[in-house]
Amino acid sequence: MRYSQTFIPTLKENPAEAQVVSHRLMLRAGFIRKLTSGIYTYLPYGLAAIRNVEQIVREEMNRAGALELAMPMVQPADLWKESGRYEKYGPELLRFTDRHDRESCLGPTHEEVITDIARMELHSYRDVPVNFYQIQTKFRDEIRPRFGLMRGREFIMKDAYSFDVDDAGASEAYQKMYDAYCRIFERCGLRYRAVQADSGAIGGNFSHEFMVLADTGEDTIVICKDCEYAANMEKAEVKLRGGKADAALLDMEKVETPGKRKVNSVCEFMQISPSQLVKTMVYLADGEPVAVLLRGDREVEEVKLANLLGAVEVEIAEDKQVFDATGVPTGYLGPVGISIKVVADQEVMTMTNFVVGANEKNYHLKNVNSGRDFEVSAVADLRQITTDDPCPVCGGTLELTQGIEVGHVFKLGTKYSEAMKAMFVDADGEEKPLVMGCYGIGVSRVVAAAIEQNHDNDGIIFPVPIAPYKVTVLNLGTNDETITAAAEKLYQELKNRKIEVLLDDRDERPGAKFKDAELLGIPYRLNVGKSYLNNGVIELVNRRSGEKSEYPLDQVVSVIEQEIASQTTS
RNA sequence: CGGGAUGUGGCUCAGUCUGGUAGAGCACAGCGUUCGGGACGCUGGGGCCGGAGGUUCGAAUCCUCUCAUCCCGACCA
Repeated sequence: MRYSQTFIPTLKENPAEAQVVSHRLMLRAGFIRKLTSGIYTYLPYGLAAIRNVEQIVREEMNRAGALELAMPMVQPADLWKESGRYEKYGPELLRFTDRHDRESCLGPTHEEVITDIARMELHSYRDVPVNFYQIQTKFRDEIRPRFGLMRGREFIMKDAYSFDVDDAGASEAYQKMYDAYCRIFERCGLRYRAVQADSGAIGGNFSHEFMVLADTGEDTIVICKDCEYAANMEKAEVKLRGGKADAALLDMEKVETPGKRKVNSVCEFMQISPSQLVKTMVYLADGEPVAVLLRGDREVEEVKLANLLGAVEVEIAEDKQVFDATGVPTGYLGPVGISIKVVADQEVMTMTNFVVGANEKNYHLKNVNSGRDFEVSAVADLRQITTDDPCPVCGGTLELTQGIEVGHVFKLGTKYSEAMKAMFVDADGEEKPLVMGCYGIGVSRVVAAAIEQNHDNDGIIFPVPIAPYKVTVLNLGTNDETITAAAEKLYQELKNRKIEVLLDDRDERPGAKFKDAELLGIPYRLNVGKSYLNNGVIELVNRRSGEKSEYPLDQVVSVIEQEIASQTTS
């Protein structure tokens, strides 16, 4: 492609609306333009990157035996009522009525539609296993879209759905997708990690998220330095070290603690460490207040709490809600004599003679002991893991890192097939629900994640496989016949060899061309200018390493061809 | 939905406190000089200052309401 013939509107300055690097660079490099919050137009250069990712995804899905189809974006509400999600999904599901007053919605995901296909078309064990996928624009009316393509309301997603006769078959389908995902992210040239993910109500260890490692990631993941264990922090299991201390139980005592509400100020006042205090946090679990007990220096992992309580939604209660539920101002809450349900982090049960709030303003209790002074209705792992905790698998050392979720594989079981009656007849003549799995990749997010992970102060540094152009040829003397002829020759030669190339033939000064080439992140740059006139050589610049080398005109194309081949797998 | 911020030409912003009829740089068009790290000079086009109401002789500026965008939180691929 000639730069003069395409449309890549680059910006010199950072747009005020973009804070994160991928968003900023996508705007500056002419990838996208915003139409409204969370909704973007993909301009030619950005679309090319997206298409490259799509192509890799498509090839690997096909290789894994999945079948591509395309489902409608507009879906009837009735279907969603059948699965029960019309009520449960919340305002993220954009609903509307058509001219006939039929309730409809925009598909944020397609379990309902595919299950409808399955129940109409899959009747026998002979019809499965089968796995359908599509690459399509999804719409989710996010509460707060942000970070450009990273969390848009409209985004491109590959979603796949597998159908099997039993759990063993579903596990096989799951593993196939897991393997395909590894190939996909490897082929994209990304540093990523597959981590165990929370699987919510369905349970089991059959949910993995694929995380691109980048500091700006919204998720925290836990990785063991000593074994293969890796998990989303939401899921990472805290293993208790040591049992209950064998200390003598002292008599409980009430202490006046005027104005001391925060863990730190209570500890300072009472001359204890936060590990000797148990804090009482009130959460609303689907609206019901629950007190959560936790060592003073720990943090609640809300996902674990929600799972324990079987709640769809848990949120920390506001001060007023706490007072309404317990009659106690926040800061002085404790489990002794409290009126609401109490659950405890497992660690609390190993503590003795600790400090809690007295359920009375300006008082705390010391030498409190569970069992003797209060009871709890459930004990579980409820806190966030830390790097001080051992690996739950091997006991080794953990590290925390940030990741961007780009893929998710999930065993669904029979949740949808049962609700929507997608049944088949097994070899034994019995009617059974199909066993399902679902598998998503955020295609547009992959591009954003790739930029988050691969950039420098000058712009994007595309991994070769997803770069819209692998090479850019800079004509640094558009008024010079010799230079222009050489640049044109290189351009033709690269095109002949089917290498995607951008020829910068614009009437711009060299500096502007260098800057744009770096901003766009094209992996290899060929400078055709003074050094060609003077020494007959073409400069090859590697965008990532900055390394510069010189080759005669008739050799440089072969060098590039080899370089690209070494970084591409198919 | 709570907290914070911002809306002035295509972009980045000044002007708002202290009201007097709209500016700079970049971008764009023309001409000339330039041409290996986002050139320079001259000329030119482009803005009912987010919107509505109000105060005032007079509002980008003050007041009220509203809309939009961004950030933090909640929430969420």
